[in-house]
Amino acid sequence: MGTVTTTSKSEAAYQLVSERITNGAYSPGYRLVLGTIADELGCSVVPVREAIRRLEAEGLVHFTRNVGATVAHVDSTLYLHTMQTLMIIEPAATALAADSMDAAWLARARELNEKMRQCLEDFDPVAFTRMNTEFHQLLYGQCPNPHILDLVQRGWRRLAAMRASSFTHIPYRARESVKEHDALLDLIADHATPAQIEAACREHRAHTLNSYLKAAGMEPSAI
Amino acid sequence: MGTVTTTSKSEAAYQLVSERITNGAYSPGYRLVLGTIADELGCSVVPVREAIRRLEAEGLVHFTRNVGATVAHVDSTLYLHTMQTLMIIEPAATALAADSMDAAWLARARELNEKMRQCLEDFDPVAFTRMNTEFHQLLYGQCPNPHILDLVQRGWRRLAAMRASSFTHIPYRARESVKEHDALLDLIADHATPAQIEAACREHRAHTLNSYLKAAGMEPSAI
DNA sequence: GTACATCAAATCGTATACGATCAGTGTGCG
DNA sequence: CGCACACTGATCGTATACGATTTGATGTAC
Repeated sequence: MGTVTTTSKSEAAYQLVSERITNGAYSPGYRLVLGTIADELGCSVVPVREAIRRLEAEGLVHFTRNVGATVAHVDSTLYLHTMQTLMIIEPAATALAADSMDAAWLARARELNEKMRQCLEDFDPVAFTRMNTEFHQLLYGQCPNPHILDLVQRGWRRLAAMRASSFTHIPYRARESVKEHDALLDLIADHATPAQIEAACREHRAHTLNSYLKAAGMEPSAI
Repeated sequence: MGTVTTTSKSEAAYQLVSERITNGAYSPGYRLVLGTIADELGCSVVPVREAIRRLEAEGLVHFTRNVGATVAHVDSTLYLHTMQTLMIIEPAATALAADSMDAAWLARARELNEKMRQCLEDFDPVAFTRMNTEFHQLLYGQCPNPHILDLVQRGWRRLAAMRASSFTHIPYRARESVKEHDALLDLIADHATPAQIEAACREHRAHTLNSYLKAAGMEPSAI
């Protein structure tokens, strides 16, 4: 009501389902029945259908003609593929955003990383994950190329959906992560070239990926 | 009736409009009216609407609520952004596909590139462009990561739509392109590492981009 | 007991209909 | 003469309705 922007029912349906998938209310495999969701939203099936198809395009739901939609299953392969995609795009996006990383930006990034460190002390993994996402958004968020930005955001959304299904809660390398963030910020503070930033960022992501592979008992090259 | 595969009307609408955009029948700015397209297809507006929204998600169509859809305008910025995105993803996809580049593959690639060279002799730019697309598909097509593959294909689709609107028909550096293709194939034949392939591929794309920038009278860094 | 054919319930796909919204146009007032 | 406002036509957004398709269950023959 407070919103001036006229939100269509289709948009509302999209946001509702999207939210429920990313926060885990709908687990992978959950059957998304158009009529049910429509009833819940107090609208007809048409807008819901559109929302589901959009989510399908994003890879969050699996859709079969004349059968229906289910929340996309997450398996190891899918996770690795998403990570691999992000490993390519996110560093590039971050490098492109380098221009807008001024002193004020750096201060915010430092502050956020300190908060993450605090979360470690407090054993608060949920807040840590949230802030980690926020930190990375800060990194690539000013990327001037909207297409690239969009791709990165989609990747993170998918990761969020996977995490919500408690798939990737492996013994997290949170401590190393924070250190690597600091090192990256040091690099930026020293006016590193975009190429250097990109390399460091990719390293960071590769470490995360490798630690997952190791935890899952796979070879580092098993992707 | 003849078709065994049940193609939905929505899919038919998607393919029709998509085709017309990519081959230039619908120029940028062209107004896509649901009812009109629906009549033409002999179906109702609902499937058409879904098709349009899908095209919007791909960036081929611009959509305004309660107003309608138009074929997306292509300007220099959009072109550069798309090129920049492809410059990041396509080389990565190609590197990932390196494993499946065996002798038979190499032979096909060589043959295709020779055909392109022949197109140059014959002054047939349309065929050249088609084969260039095909050549690049051969390069990244066996990328085992479906997400990355999808991103690359979307990029090329958008480029095709732009070309159809006769936007990027700048004096083409076709001759250099063919040479670079050969050099790349030599590299692959010599069992280069994926990293080397990626670098070479990125170089190739950077050259294309720079030649466009130069032709448009922009600085190479103006992206 | 198993395999297959048949049937019914559930769900999707699309047509049609109507209300909502927006761009363009004409009219009245300043 | 120019601007603001109401009106109109076009188009979209969504509800409802019905046919099409699939799935799972039931019953029957072997």
